[in-house]
Amino acid sequence: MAEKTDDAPATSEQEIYEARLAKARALREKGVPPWGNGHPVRDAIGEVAAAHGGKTGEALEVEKPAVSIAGRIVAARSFGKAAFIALRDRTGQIQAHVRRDVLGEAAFEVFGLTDVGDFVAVEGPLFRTRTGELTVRAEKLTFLTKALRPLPEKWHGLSDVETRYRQRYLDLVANERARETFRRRFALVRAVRAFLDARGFVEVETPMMHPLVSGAAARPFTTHHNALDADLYLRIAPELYLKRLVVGGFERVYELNRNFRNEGISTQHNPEFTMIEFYQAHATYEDLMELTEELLRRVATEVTGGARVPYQGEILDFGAPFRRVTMTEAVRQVAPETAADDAALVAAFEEEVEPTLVQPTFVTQFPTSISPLARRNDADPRFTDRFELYVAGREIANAFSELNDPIDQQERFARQVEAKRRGDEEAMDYDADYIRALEVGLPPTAGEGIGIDRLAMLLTDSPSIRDVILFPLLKPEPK
RNA sequence: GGGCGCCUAGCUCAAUUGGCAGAGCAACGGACUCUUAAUCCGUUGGUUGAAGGUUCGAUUCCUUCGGCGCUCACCA
Repeated sequence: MAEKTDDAPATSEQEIYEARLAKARALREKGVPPWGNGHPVRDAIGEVAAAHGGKTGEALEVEKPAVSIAGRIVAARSFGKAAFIALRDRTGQIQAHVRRDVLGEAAFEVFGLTDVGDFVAVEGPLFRTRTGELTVRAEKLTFLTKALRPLPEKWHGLSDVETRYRQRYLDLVANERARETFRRRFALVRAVRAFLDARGFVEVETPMMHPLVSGAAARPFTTHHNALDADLYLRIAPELYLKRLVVGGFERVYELNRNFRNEGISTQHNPEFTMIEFYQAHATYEDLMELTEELLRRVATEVTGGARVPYQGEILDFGAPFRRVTMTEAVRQVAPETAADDAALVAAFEEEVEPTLVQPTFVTQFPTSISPLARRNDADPRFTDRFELYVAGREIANAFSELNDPIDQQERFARQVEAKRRGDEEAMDYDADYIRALEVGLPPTAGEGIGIDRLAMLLTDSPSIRDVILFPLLKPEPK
């Protein structure tokens, strides 16, 4: 480039860094801040492309639409006295033609100190190149930010899994697939909220730090509040707080936020994960099956463009009504000789049935013994009015008609406490205030939790939960 | 936590039976005012994850450790 900053070739990481640092100093000597302040940008690249992408070169020649854009230089092709640079912002990518005779000597020297990875602003008219590409003629170029570290390789991108997770910013800069995955995740979250908002649900926030462990079967993280000298647990579920709100008159509530479970990490589990829980008074678990079908059909369509979603070689169909089967019946179909007790039933279900449930399937009527917060079935109190939704062999949602009988709930809690005393680390605590709330009166209510990360995996065709969590938990980076 | 696998230049990857650590991209110098992974000429860049061991000689074989991935267990 125009300015020689160092006679020695720079190629190791340290040397590349120092060469770029030298360019930053050279910029500063020219009066150009290498890490500039906010600079007004009028146009979004995607909107420029949308507004003018259909016009011919001749039309642009007449109109000369002036644009003002800014972005990261993601590619550069230099010809000595001119160059093409590809600029990317949040909305898209476009190339700019930088010419010495257009820009002027001094500004072109500044341009000579730019690298791929730097941020610049460009102003000038649009035109079409000989090959027809929509291009900005850089009549003004403002240097915005120097990147001291190089971007990953331009063709193969960044594929090292550990680097992609630890330095997600590099993954996002380098891999369009990663950008699209997270765009979809955010669209999914938006779509879920919009769906429930439209049905009169209110989004609420309940505590993340709990004095008791409840709402799910899981081992908690513990922490401590100094001023109160109180041990607290990071919540494993918001369930009991949300039902307190229904008692208080918020008949339709949801909370879409993080839960924390102190358990193993896998392609399906991250210690902190996002779940939506929602509660609807005067509904039953059967109402929620219908709501869930509608919700997933809507969300899948909004996020992926259709209700039939490709996932790891299968097509998941969220368009048709989902299959419904009781746990007992599902087990009977694959393992007719399974013993009648709850533990054997659940074990057979998890081992034999779960992996086979590829298309969306509601499994209903879970044993009361493993459903301490769910209402018993009126006809058979051994089971509860509960369902879990399975897709691609995984649990995606869990819902039930809520147990609103304070007497029964006291007994269920007592059984949990007894299990905990016997060594069940995932058993719940006895929540006396929750009993008090039920005694004030919880109207008949149904509630559901949907694993947002797992749903995001399905809608982005991602095999690992880490692919849909921006910063998955990893071991601390070794020195 | 158990089992299996991987770790080589900034990035993506090679390296015969154990025999001088290489390529492309990026970078640096030069040419080049319409490129699209620009092209052409030239130049660099390495504690082969770490520490030991075997060997005349280790990227290669062995041990330990670290990180990551897959998987099993646990869970959503």
